[in-house]
Amino acid sequence: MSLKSEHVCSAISELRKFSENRKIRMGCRGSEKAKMKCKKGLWSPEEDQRLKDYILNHGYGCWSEVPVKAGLERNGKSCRLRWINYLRPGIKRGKFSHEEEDLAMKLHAVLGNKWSQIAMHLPGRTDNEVKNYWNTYLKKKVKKSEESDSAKLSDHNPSPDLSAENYKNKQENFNKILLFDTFEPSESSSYNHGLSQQKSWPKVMFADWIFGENSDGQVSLESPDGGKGLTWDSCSFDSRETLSNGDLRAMSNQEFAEGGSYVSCFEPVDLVGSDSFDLLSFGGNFGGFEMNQDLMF
DNA sequence: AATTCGAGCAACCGCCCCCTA
DNA sequence: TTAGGGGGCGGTTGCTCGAAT
Repeated sequence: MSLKSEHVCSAISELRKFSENRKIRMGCRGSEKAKMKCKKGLWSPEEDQRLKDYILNHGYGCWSEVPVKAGLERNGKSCRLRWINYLRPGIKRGKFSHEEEDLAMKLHAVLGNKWSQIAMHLPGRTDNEVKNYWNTYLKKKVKKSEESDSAKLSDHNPSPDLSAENYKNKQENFNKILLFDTFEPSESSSYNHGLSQQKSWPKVMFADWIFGENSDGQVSLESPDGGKGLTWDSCSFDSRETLSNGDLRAMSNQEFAEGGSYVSCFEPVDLVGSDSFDLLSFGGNFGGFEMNQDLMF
């Protein structure tokens, strides 16, 4: 029990960079940079369709090349943002559920304004959406609850839910649950080779758009040399299972575009003891993702 | 019905980090 | 070693739309 939240986040970050850098190495460098006028402002449905069609058919590879190849008068960053925040498959839109809201608040208490990291724990939500939701709604909610908390404290009345004290407790508890053991990818693993600087990994990982393959009962990450690196072969997809000893076995996967999978993966066994928490409970798909609040907090 | 105001949110900006040549 | 380029990400802006007056 030695891994702090930063390490979890850094591991997630490394996974993402691993995936991204692989793509960068695959032909982005040295390409001609087209000079074209860049349109700004809202995206039209036609532009959306062009971008979506292009990425689904070719992948995005190097973002600066996407607008050129897709025939869009936009810059690469704009395309990337549009894809990530709006067009990417699996985006969940609409109002945050109570569970999402609660989780976002808990995560914010721990991570602060690390929107991308918070968003990783809210499947289907983007960092921008989380950020907007926080700025327009949750921030006020927390502030309000803090105010009511101080009022209640003056009345010697303990607050039940989102008081400042409760918020702080949640932060402490969340830090506790992130104190996981780590696992080591095998030395021979090409995945490990590709990420040799990462000495230890959390048992719980949230990965978003890890380019890899999956087949029956398997999730894998592609290593830089194209070989399979880390594989979870003992997990079933879309499963939800609490082992007899209270540990969690859970895996959920959803395939989207060709060549890419939206994967949320968890080391299946010996996550944590039942004395601390039951990490997650999954629904059939991502929409069912939720923290088990009863056991966690 | 017209105007004002505020909430919500899409998108841009700019900084930072990482990688490659 | 370093400069340049690409991508990630948090902060901010500004547009849209609905509610209130």
